[in-house]
Amino acid sequence: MNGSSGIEARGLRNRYIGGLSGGEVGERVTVCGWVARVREHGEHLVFVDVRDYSGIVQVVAHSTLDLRSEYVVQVDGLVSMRPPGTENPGLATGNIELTETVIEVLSSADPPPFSLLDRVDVDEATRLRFRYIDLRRDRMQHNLRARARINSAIRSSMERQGFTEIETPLLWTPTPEGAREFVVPSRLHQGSTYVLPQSPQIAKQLLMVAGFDRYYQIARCLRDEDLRADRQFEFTQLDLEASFVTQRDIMDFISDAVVSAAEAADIHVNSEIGEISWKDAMDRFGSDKPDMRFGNELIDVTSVFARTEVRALSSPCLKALVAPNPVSLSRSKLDDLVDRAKLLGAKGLLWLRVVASDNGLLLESPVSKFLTEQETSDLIAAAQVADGDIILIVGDIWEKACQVLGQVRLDLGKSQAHPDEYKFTWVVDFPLFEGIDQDGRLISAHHPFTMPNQEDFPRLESDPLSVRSQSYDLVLNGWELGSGSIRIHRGAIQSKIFSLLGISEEEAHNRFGFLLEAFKFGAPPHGGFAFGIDRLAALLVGEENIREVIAFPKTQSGSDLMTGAPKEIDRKVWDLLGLAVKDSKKDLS
RNA sequence: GGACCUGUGGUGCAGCCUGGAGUGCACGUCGGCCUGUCAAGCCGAAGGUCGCGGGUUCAAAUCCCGUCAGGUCCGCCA
Repeated sequence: MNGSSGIEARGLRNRYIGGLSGGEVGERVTVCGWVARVREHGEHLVFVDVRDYSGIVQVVAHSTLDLRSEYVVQVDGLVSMRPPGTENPGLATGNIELTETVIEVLSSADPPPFSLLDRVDVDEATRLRFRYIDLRRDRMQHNLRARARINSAIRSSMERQGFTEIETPLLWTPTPEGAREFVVPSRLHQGSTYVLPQSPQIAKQLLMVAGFDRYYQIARCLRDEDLRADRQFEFTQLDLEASFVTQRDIMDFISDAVVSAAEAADIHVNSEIGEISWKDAMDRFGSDKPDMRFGNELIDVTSVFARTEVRALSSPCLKALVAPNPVSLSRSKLDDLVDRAKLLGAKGLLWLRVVASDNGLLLESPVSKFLTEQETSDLIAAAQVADGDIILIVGDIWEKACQVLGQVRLDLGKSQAHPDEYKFTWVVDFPLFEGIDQDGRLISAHHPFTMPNQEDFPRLESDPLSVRSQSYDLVLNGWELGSGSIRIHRGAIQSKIFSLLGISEEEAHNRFGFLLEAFKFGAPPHGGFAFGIDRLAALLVGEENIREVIAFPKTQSGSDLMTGAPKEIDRKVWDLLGLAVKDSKKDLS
């Protein structure tokens, strides 16, 4: 027990650097690590900072030994107090140093392509090309180790709550819908393919039919969709499913897991996680994944302008936002906001500046002269504004108006969210269907196995778009961490949903036949959830990009800059799979 | 599929708008000096396809077009 993490040093060393302390003065120790820095004062005095994962220690040498940055060394030396006045309070081992040292170079090293110091910004493409060097940096060491602790805490939480870890296949069967799947051609069945699972969704439902009661897995999921700051081709989810439970039970299981995960990252969360309905989230925050670390909620002002003469204000729905930081909004910034709103799909955005005058508060705006006195005073009252405030209004159908202004709210307000605050929120009562496609068929909001809300059953035929589902999302600081639902376990309901979705019996059989068949043999009521561990870990370590918590991520165009993947392969491999390449940038021969 | 930003010695940046010799800064690298530094210090040196291709011009890092790469976003992600 002599490392900073309490593990025993063995093999080529008998101490971890981070564990060295004044208590060992007078002992000879052997440590191993990388040369972090050399400070040479002539051949009689050389300071070498040696780094292992646990810390850095100053090694005093007297030789002319050729030591350069990132050389791998074994140092045998005497733990000594530093001479008075030369202690370094910035270093955990700053009151001691290793003297009378014997240094052996285990590996020499070329100068690294970039500085290993966190304070030096390096282009991400360069970091990814030499990822193994980038990973030596404190930031990545900290992030990946925090992620490991998060994983461990999640596993403990699951075990504590009686869940059984079960692995599911990576080579799965195509179920064409939802995310685009990665395809794996079969050699033994030419022309046929496996696909990599976008999630273990169906497999885990089968495990419920199989009677495992509570299943979980830290599962890799793969989706061939375009990448983003919070999306990689492959990502990791905590996936769970449980039988004979309610929505509330699943939410409790997950709450325990994420609160434990946060604690593992030294972040304390109020164990009471807030809850908001999808409708309220849209109405008040203009998002189904609201960032609730700051206020500035949207205000409905439709009724204020119910009889307006102004064309820009005659919309089915008008949402208003009081700008969180009005002083910074110059005329040109306001014009930018109008452009931004249009880019987001709004017809426009109206701004009104509140100014005090002898006659009370007035509104300055391109449309102010068209507003009646009643409208002006009603708007000022509804928005509860004061001198200097700026009111932003978007008019459209309800969902669009909310979404656009919700995005503007984030653009303007995010900077005032406290970076150390962690606001988990449950979003519940999602609609079962998110709309109607061109052919008049309903579109699933979650997936077609989601159980409708019991109270809304009678409206499935008459008013399907108003039907809520037993599904629930977990949101953290404006990021969707994951979602889950109670599943349909009875054939009659499933058939009804399939028919509403316009999925024929034959089509359902082709896609999910094995699942529907399984449900005939005694399916327990069940439900589950999955949340993204990459996203959770990124948020908990304060990163804005999940690549910072992934050891070897892909670029936005799906390349691995270190290995060069994806690469063209030999034609013989295609032949073996019974495939031919139609178009290729290079001749493959 | 689309919009926007970025690309200049090994690293980070300035130069670009308003064309005039690869001009500058910091770090690193290499060499020399240096016995208490810790982002050591001092002196010196090396290091460049200004992403790539084309165009405009007497002249292009700079202006224009195309293209590649990286990033952010829209679409997409049941």
